Amino acid sequence: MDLRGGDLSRLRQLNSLTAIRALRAAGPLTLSALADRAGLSRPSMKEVVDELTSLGWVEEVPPSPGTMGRPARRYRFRADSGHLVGVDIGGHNVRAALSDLDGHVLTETRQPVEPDAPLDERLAAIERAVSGCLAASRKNPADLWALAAGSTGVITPDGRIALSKAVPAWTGLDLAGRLREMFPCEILVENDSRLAALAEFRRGVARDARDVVFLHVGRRMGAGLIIDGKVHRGFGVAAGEVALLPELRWFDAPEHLNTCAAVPPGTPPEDAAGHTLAAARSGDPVALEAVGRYVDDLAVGTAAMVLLLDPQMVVLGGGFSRSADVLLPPLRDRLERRCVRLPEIRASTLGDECVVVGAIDHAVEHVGRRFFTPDAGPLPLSR
Amino acid sequence: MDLRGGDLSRLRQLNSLTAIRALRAAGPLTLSALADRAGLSRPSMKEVVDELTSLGWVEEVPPSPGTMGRPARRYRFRADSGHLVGVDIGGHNVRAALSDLDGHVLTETRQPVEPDAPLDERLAAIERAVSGCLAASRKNPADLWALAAGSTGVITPDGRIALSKAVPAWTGLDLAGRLREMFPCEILVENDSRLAALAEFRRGVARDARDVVFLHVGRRMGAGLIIDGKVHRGFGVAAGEVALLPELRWFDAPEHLNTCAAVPPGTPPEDAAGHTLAAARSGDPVALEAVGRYVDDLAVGTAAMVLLLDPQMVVLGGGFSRSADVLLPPLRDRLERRCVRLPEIRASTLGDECVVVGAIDHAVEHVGRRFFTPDAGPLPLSR
DNA sequence: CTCACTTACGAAGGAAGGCTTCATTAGTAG
DNA sequence: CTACTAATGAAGCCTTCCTTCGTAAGTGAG
Repeated sequence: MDLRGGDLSRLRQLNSLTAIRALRAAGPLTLSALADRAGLSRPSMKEVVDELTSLGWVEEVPPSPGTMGRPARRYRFRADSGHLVGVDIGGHNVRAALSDLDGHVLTETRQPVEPDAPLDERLAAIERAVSGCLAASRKNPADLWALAAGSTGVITPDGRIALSKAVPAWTGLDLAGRLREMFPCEILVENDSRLAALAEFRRGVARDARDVVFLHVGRRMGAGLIIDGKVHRGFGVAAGEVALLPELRWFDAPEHLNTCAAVPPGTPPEDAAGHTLAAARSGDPVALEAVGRYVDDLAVGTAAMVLLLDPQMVVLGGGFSRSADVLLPPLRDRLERRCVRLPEIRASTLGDECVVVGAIDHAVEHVGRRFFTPDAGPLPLSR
Repeated sequence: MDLRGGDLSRLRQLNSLTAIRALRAAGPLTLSALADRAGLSRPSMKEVVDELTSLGWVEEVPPSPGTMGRPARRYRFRADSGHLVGVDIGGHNVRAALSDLDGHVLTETRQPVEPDAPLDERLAAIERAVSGCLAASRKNPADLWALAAGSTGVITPDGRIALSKAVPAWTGLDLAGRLREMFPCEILVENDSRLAALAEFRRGVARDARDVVFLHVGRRMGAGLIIDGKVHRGFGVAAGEVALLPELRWFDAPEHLNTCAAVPPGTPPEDAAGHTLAAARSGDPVALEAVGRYVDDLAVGTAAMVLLLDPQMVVLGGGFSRSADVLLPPLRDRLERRCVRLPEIRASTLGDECVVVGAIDHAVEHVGRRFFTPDAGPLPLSR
């Protein structure tokens, strides 16, 4: 339990934080508007803003003309006083994106990797991807405040890969440690499904929901949970492993799409499901039946989650969510029959960038938490 | 998002709250100890405590003798400045308990009710149970700050019974409204499994866990979730309805115990399961096999919850938890085979009083939230 | 019983942060 | 050019907390 009482300086901290949050939430604001939102008087808010300006957090912008009376000075949060990187370490690609402190993406890069590439080559691809981002925006590693990386598999709280079925060579790697050697900033490592869920919650279709179930449907199945506005990790950081229970029929569900007769012979296995979904969209009855069997299985695990958590929204994401038009109607139908209350069911809109921007959002949250936690050490202030 | 900034008075509020929380957590404390815990100076803490004393929240107790130096004055939270009632509305009994603001139970009563009693009779039993508590402690309804009631079924946020399978006449009742007519205090209504989970989390075997799955095993199956230290209700207040998914095999699970050949003929149906469990404890192979099949089913739904949430602890509660010695070993065995990480699995220790004390804890939390939420109106101060 | 020692109490003075008030200033409108 | 409007910035006040220091109320040794 938090038993810290308050000092005068704590009050100022609180008010500074409030000012920054208001500025981040609503863009450039005048002193009066800011004071109004925060419930402070104008003179007090001025003091706060002056301090924040001298610290480099806040900056004045030109006043908006054309108003009655003396134009008010306007201030904005200096989101560019630091930068963040998000990385998505996938089987075939490493994606990286550079953003400012508000999570606005400035640059994005992609580095292809062979699925069976050795460990060092994969790490080198990460370095190339991130360096590419930095170069494209004319930044250098010292501008980075935090780097968040997403990877499949079970990831320990200290950033090691406990188990990766998709990339076996990855298992046991101290990913956070290796990244820390590459970049001189804070390093965060997190499961990719959870980052995708976070992205949809922060900037995707689930923006207004507090409890979200994110379904990662693709060649592998996964789930990410947002509960009460926070990513749920679980005590052993293993939440969301629904696919491991045979009764929930998730693990083998994609097979229905892979082994469908509608797939032309000779198709590489990673493209088979895509063919089936495309054929189903154009009405092929064989493909439609395969999709039906797939959704039957998908719905069982999903219904379990919905009945257990009663979320506000279910978001369909991952590779197959491109075919949401084919998958959503039957999924809704199956769930309606099984659930007490059918939550909203939507398709992801973020697509392939889901995990990268989720990583960035993760870094944004992390920096936000550290804003005024004095014990955590100073942030790299810009001036 | 909370954008309220702070005034000096807010700081004082914060410090008052801190003082009260410290006193509630650690019993009578001296001024220095209190100041130390809260991070305030002694003179400031004195000011705070003086104010709280004059408001009736805090009271001085005799100093502890035998110490070096001048004896320090000691203060305690006046938990008796208000009272709370918890009610458990079960099929065969209505239980009520009266507690102080810290949730210490002062009196308990029980009123038997026929399972098929008409609605008004059940409501009358509630009134008798609560009045009995009040009378036994020489309190009157005006001393009550809050009454929390637990009932089976799906309960809407405003305290109506949306659906009750156990007590059909209950369905559609505006329980909160009826209780509000009986008692002039705040009324809370909540699902009983959730209250039981809360009780185990606040004062039972799950005290140190932040994420808990509570299994309500008995003639009906239910689940209550504690996630991140809070009861999880779900968007439609329908979380925990695992039994409704056939694939999770919860709904019919108790039948294995009811229809066991080890039950003597002529046993009333509500006692059958008890006989089976007793026979299993004494080694009857037929009963043991029935218990095995029961646990097989129980483990499927439980594994789904564990895999999805990765809780720190699973607590077995409800009527059958009296036979935890028979159920836990096989349950642990089944789960170990299915789960990534086996959480701690324990039996409830609160027994039949689980729901009543959970209701009290619910009321305690509610009052605690309102302590210094000025907008919510004043609390009934004692003097 | 007295004196030294220990520890808490309580009053005084000072610093920090917030609030209100009011004359001043920089725009727009006619 | 003048009237009007709305933000600015300086002055003075109140609340809350901090530090400092002399005083009070116990214990324990001689």
